[in-house]
Amino acid sequence: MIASNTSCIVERFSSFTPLNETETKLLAALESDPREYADGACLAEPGSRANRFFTLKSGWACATRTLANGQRQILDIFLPGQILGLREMSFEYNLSEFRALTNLVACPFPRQHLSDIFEQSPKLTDLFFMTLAQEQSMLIERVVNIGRRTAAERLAHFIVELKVRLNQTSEQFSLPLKQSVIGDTLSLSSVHVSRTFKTLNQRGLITMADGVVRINDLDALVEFAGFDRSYLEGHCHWTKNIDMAAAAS
Amino acid sequence: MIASNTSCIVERFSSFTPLNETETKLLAALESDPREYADGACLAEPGSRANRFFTLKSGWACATRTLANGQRQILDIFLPGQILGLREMSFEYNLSEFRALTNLVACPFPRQHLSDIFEQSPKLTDLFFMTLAQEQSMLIERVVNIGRRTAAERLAHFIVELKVRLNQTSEQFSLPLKQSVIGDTLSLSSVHVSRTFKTLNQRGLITMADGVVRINDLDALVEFAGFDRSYLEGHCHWTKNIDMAAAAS
DNA sequence: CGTGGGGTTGATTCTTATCAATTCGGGTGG
DNA sequence: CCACCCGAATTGATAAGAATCAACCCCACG
Repeated sequence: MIASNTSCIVERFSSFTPLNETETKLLAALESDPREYADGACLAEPGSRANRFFTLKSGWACATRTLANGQRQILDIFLPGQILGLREMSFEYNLSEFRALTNLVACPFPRQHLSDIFEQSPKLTDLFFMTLAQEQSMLIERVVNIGRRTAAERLAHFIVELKVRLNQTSEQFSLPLKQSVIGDTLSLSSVHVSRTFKTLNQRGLITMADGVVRINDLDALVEFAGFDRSYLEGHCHWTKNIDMAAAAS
Repeated sequence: MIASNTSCIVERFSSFTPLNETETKLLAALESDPREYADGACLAEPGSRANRFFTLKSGWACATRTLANGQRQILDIFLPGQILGLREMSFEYNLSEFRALTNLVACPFPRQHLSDIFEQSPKLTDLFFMTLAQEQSMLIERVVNIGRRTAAERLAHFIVELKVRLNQTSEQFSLPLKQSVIGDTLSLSSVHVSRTFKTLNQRGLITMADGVVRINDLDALVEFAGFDRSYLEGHCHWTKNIDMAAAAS
């Protein structure tokens, strides 16, 4: 059976700016076709035509690139409410592969739905622009993370980022990822991820058991990771102008 | 004195889709205020209000992040015709620093100009969306590069990418970057960049002298770097629909 | 001539990958 | 309930890649 029928996307977007009925309907169209995918299932192949995107309703997914020598790099971890493949929109073919990291429910929708939104609602267009910009800043943080931080700092940063993105207020949350997946995200071997968890544990920063991370000392962890949450905080700036323009006309 | 008065942005955008007079004028407004900056000059500080962007008319620039411990990571290398800070648009404050890598000419413009464009031209909005998506795919390629390739592969990939972005058809081009800058881009020490140039040279792939790279065997270099140019090739998909809609109304 | 910045080279150290062996935990089938 | 299997996690030993440190060269520029 298929999970909840509230729209994750509408929920997320309306947290930035109020949406009218038309806008809500346009967005809801993106989530009209919920389907289940099993852990490990592939939602889109690299190189296939980029004419279908997904909204993620529940579960975790990722975008990956696989190199000729078989090495894998995970580019994004997607959480419910996100759109899979937004950046591929401007490309003829998918550059990356989209894969389920847990059992999940996602809604495929054709490119045309996005085109409709761009034609009909400048406000929503802005919000999509913002979404893309936010994704980009996460990517930048990943470049910094992989390029300039040690294994322990990377893992600490990764955990804090997830905690913030999950909107977790309690000091523990479920992390349903294999260590090999975490490794492919942070450019570490799975073996070293294991070691690094141990290190963070020994430093008294986190405890990991049964797929649940417990953050013992958030401030220390944030400090240790060099984490600055501002890169996750997108704004919708010019929407007001557009609203005013619309009201004036 | 200030360089050429043709608009780089108009040129770049019109290579994707034809622009009418209004659109050209809107874009040209972004380049109305050319200014010179010296090599090493800082165009925008991290943490400052993100209300001013730049178009780059000539010279090279970069976006960087500096960590608490002083390490630096270069996030983008900007070439003429690009916009500096597009992704910061959805943020209240700049996340990164923008710095001149050569003497250059750039045109600052206020956020309002972009807002105007978004309000007045869905077609240009699409093109900006595409630009952002293209930047994002370059960033992804950088993640893969830093995360999963050896120093020699990274440098090879970097050089091929620049060659393609510069639209260079000849087998050599000017690379006005210090090795420390290349290192900060590829997450290598400047010392190791030096060594890596030597390695590539010994393999007969490139020759570097006097700030000029000569590519001896492009096919071999592309093969060695694992380079696939498709990530640089953005498309403008739904513009046609919008044109048709506009024509119909 | 000095001086200084960038580039090169060699020696050493550190971090992380790789390989191999072992443990742990969750199914499955007898 | 137990034996078995399998994938994941852990641990240790070793090796490779890149950083760091230090010395030196080269050259442009005063």
